[in-house]
Amino acid sequence: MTMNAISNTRQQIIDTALQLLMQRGMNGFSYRDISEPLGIKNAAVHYHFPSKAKLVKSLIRESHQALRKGTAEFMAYGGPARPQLEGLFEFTLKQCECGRPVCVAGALSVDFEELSKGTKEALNRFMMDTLDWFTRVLETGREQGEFQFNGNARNKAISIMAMIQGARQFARIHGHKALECTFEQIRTDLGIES
Amino acid sequence: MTMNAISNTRQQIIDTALQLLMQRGMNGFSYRDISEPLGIKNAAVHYHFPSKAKLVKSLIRESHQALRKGTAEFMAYGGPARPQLEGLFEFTLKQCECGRPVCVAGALSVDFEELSKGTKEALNRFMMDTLDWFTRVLETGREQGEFQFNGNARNKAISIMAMIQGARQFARIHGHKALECTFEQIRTDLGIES
DNA sequence: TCATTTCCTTACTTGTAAGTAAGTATAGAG
DNA sequence: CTCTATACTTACTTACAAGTAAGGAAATGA
Repeated sequence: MTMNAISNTRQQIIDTALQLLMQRGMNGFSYRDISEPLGIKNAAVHYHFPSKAKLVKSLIRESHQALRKGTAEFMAYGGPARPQLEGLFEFTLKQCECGRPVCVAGALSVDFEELSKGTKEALNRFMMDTLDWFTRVLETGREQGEFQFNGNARNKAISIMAMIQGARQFARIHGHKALECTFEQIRTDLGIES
Repeated sequence: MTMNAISNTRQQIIDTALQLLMQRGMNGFSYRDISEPLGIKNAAVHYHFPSKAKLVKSLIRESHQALRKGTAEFMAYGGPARPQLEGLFEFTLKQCECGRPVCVAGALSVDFEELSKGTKEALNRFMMDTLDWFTRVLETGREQGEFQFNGNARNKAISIMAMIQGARQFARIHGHKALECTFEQIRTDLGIES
């Protein structure tokens, strides 16, 4: 292979692996599943990511950054809450449609005990970050009168995130209708007429 | 080995495998992980369950039956709704405490595409059954004035089940507080003061 | 008591996953 | 032009997972 300007093999590996992780879980894919479609050899993957553990850790970091950057439009702190909520719904639907039935955290929750301490922490930070953002959205939404709900905003955030997480799993078994039902229910619970 | 009155090896295999499935997912355990702690040989597991696919299918059936029988107290159709809801919460907490962080459906959702058609259907029936029961609980609860919520009872049932499913995953990464927060939120959303 | 069935064991085969060691081609620095 | 780093390949090792074939011991039934 020629050494094309700033080789993108590393990024291609990440993209392919991320897709595989979300579709099949950590123990559901091998280095071969990554290398073959990219037309490279097994050992090339090991060159970039010496062990699978390090690969997975990189995938979490990647997801974390993607959520921060790629979704910056609707994740802006301080803006109106309703479009941010709808942005999250759209983002989730889009993920499912392009073959990412569960999020990284969902995919890894099954294999959680196998992960190293550092990887567990990375996963935890990822979730915490998302949760902090969403708690804010709910808080400002309630203050501005966009949403109505009782109780603690953080609890509500946890429960809604759990709901979406669960709905994605559900959708895989039951079809995407489960996802739409859930979004509809979240809106109803927040006192939004759609 | 002596042929002890109605050998319970088969049941021991199911128990061990179910625990492993819930803790590590379908691709996270091997026949060796089952046989070793039981003090039997690998091939003994194959004697009872010729292939892993058949083993997993049996585990779904087992879970389905366990949910029907073992939880018959609180799953009784027609009784008051509130204790049935609390029964579900207690059952879920107990499962998590005895090392079953996710339910069978949650564990298998990652590996769903690997499953045979028949196994997928079995999993679907299992979920449908649970959902039917829970929809009834919500309906009668609302009729009797025990619960307050807007919208379709089935949608609500789907969304709450998804929430519990997701919360179990969450709890694994975040600790069991996530589970309690979620239960509290469900009560709040149903207009129950705790 | 002899044959059969049940429930296992011993001893294998085959496949694949993770990882490594050593070598090769290319680009760019000096 | 040579040296070095980068980005790979070829060719391997080790380990383990899934599954099978053949055989053996105990209970059961005729």
